[in-house]
Amino acid sequence: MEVRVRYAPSPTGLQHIGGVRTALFNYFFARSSGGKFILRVEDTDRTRYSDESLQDLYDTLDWLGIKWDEGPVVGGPCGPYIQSERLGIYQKYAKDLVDRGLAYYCFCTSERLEALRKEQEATHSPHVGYDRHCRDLDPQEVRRLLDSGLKPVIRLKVPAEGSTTFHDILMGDITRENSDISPDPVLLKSDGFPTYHLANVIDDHLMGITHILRAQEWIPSGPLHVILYNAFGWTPPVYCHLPMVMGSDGQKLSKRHGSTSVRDFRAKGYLPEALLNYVTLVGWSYDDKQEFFSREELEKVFTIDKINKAPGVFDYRKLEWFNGQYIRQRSDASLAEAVKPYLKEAGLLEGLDEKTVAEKLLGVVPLVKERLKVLSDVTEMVRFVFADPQAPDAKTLCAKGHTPQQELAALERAYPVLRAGLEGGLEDAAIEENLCALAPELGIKINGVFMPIRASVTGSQVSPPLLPSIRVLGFEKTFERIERSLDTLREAVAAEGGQNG
RNA sequence: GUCUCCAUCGUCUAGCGGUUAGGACAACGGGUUUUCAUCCCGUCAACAGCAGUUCGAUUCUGCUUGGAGAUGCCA
Repeated sequence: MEVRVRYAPSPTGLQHIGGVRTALFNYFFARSSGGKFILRVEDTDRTRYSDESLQDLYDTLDWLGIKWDEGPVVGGPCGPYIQSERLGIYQKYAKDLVDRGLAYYCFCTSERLEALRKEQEATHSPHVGYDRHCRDLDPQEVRRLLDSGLKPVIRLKVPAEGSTTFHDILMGDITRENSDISPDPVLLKSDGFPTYHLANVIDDHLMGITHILRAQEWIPSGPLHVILYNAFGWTPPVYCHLPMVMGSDGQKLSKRHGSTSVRDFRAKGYLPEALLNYVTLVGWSYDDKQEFFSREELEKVFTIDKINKAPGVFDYRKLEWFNGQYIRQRSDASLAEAVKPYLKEAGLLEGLDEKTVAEKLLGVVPLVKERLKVLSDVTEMVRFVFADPQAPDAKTLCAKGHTPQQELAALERAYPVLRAGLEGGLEDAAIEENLCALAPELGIKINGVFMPIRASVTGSQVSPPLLPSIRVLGFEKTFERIERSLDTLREAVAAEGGQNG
């Protein structure tokens, strides 16, 4: 039998790590077993629905390179794949359940339900949830209420006795007493929309879903769904409940732990291959050796039996590490393209023509490739190439343990050497060698020779490699900045001398 | 409160009765280096507890403890 799995998010917010992890596991399972991956939009909550969320769903999967075989946009034999377009189906099945005495109309108002909840809370009642007030309403009374125009919900008649068991590949058999199942959950809301339970069960059956891979938070409703399958006379699919993704405090991952939406990670400059790789590793592993996997690789080697049962903490630092690794794996051209939006956003590319931008970008990438953890880091690292940095003060121009006097002397000496080297067409290594040779002569450390140049050119004591930076910047600007710093140092020395004298 | 699930270094994990309990991230220390990084080397660090099964338990069983999730006209 062909494997058919689905990712069925509700477009009520941005795609987050947990959801994407579920999508990925389903997708990889489908691919590795030669099955179909189906996307279904569960937009039955019209109060929380947003177009933006739906678009974000598509954008996110697209960004990650996840293609669905059936679903919105691409269509398929079991459509429509958007639940709001399937209302008639759910209503028909719900009505059928009522007709067969397995579900019933409930006319309770939200006020009554609210009062009930408060009372149960206040009295610490052992029974929580709906009190089944309408479960045994007289048929004629039901008719009358219906005719009076009231909009009822349809609730499932959960058997009061017995227990229900379902099998989970990972967890084994899970059994719940029927009396412990939420009493008579709503299947069809008063607005005619189905709830998750109804729509989910009907669609999974109608769409021929063979395996349900979903988060463990759904385990408690497993028996409920089985009761529904039985009520319809259908065979439940195979269940596989995925371990949850937690925050550092062990609670379900949420915004207070940091970014959780894929959009955020993307904006900060995480690469899709890094996010995909890391997220797949939360709750799944291949062996004790390999942890770098491309999407294509995972499409081949992913197996359900390697999924872990225990919830996993999402480690932002390890994601960051993965990202750095993947950044270093990218080609310069690819990285230049990836980094471009960040520089543009910072306004650093304004006034430059396409050709210059392309050149600068390609020049800048080797400078930052080994330094980036996230793409957005690039802006501050290479700002000096595109904009004049604030003139560094004397302190910034002095290497650790060196005085302005020493650095003035060093820079006065180093500048002509550097200039001659650059203009004379020497290699970086040769120029560096010449500069290093000045240190013993001046009686300072090598760092003392380079730091004033570095700080002059980049405006900071921390920068990409000096000579390559200078070449990207251009000689003219380099010399201007050094001369400016020479003045700064002279002033500082003079001021100090004046004080001393 | 009730129900369900889970349990190896701080974190992600390997392990499927006999191992010096392995790897990765983080942390710490060192090396390379003109800064910062990268890279390399090393150190620290775990089987929650108690019974039982067994010649032998991290591994199997039970209990305890701890954690999480669910208990909506949200999914």
